[in-house]
Amino acid sequence: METEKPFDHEALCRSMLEHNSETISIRNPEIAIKKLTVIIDAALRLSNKKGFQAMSLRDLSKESGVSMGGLYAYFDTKTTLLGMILGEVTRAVERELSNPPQEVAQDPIAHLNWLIEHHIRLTDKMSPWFIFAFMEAKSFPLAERRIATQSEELTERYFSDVCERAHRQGLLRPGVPQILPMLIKPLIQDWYVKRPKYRRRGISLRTYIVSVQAIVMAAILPNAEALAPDHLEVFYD
Amino acid sequence: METEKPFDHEALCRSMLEHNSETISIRNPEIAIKKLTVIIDAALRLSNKKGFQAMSLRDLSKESGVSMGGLYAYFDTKTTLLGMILGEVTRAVERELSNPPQEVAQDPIAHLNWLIEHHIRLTDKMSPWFIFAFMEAKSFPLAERRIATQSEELTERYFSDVCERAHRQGLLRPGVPQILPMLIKPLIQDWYVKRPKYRRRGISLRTYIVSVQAIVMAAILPNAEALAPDHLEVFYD
DNA sequence: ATGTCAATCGAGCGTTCGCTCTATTTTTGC
DNA sequence: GCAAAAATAGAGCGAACGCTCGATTGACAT
Repeated sequence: METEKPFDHEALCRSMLEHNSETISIRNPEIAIKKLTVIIDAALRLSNKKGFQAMSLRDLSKESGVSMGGLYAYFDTKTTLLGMILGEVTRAVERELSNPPQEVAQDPIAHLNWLIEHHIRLTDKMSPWFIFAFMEAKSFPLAERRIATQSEELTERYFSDVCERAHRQGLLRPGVPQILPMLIKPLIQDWYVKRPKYRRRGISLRTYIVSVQAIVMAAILPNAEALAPDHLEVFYD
Repeated sequence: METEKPFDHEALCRSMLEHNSETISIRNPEIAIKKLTVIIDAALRLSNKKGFQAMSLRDLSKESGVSMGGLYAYFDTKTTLLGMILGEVTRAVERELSNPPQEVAQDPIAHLNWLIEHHIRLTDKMSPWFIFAFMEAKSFPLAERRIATQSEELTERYFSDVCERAHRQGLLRPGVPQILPMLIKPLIQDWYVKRPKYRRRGISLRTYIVSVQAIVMAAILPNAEALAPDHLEVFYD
């Protein structure tokens, strides 16, 4: 049973309310969160279908069932709405990936696999949010784009740090490309960037995670056999 | 010396003129190609900066130096302009990747490495075009989006076919993820999708190609040593 | 019942959009 | 050198945009 309903959109919108309390003019937090959830949900749906710029606020009003004026109780500008969503994405990445369990943090290889798994799972649970952040990044105003870039670099540092540690402990075989940490991100991103394709092919989340881990392990470990393929359906026989 | 000027934009625009002769009302081909080059150049520049939807035709007119009315001698709709660019991208992929040299086509492993190298080089030479096709795909009207999807699937089939052939010839080690051919594309795409990052880090085109090849080879070959790292600067020591 | 204030609505404002169309300039054929 | 044809310009059209604001509703304390 994988995530049935669209993750904790409500929890995310609660956090969103807290971080944007000065631009949101609704006093009652219960009402605010409930309606914010509806609005953001609709915004992500429309935006990921046609693009953020192509989504008019009249579209958003109709899709969410909230009037024009009502929308502006939650943001003062269309750009602000964009920034609010982006902020929640960057916060989620930091929250979920910065604290690995202790037994994992000690072993760089285990840590790397943990990062891969949890990053993919996070983007899966919040896939509309990540699709939005990824696809609309270039239309951000400068300030917001800086935040996006920094978040991107932070994510990459998680990977490069752990690779560096593995290298210092002599766990890497010779011939590992130096840019490997940079190439893990695109492998992870493909799950949500091209999600319909993987759904069409019947690729499960678990299969995807194990496959990415296998590829990365094959690229860095001395013994190719180290990556015990104990889920045989996943691999070429 | 890597590509100085923006590739054969003129040649691409000549092809574009041929394939859209009925919507382009300019008779003189020389004039048409020259001006089309200017227009498409400006369109890619603006569109890749702010997004296609956000680029107004007045923006495009100003950036290209062609008047409003002048623009509409080359397309009848903003959407048509989008489709023209997309068409050129898909044609280029098919033209460049469908005919490997014969000595390469016989060896699946060599063929795979050839595909990786030439795909990356093609997207490098035409990077604004590929950025456009990739980022704006979702805002395409249905018909154009179909074309994009088919082109995407064709590219992937190049990879999966050669992997399948390698597998039948017993060249793959056990434990190669079945979705590996699907994951080669994102590795290749990262070069143009996040090009500024690689430029910032001083990663050369050659380094990038060799690294992707090394990762893929490590994932599929029986002997990890097979991937002779004869360009040592590229790798962890 | 009534007064108060938070919450909601949607018509309307000025602007800009995609696109057209006529007037004008440049090129071409003789 | 001069019509005819091709190429170019940019003001103008209706529609749709982001955004505002006064009117209206609903909830609750007194």
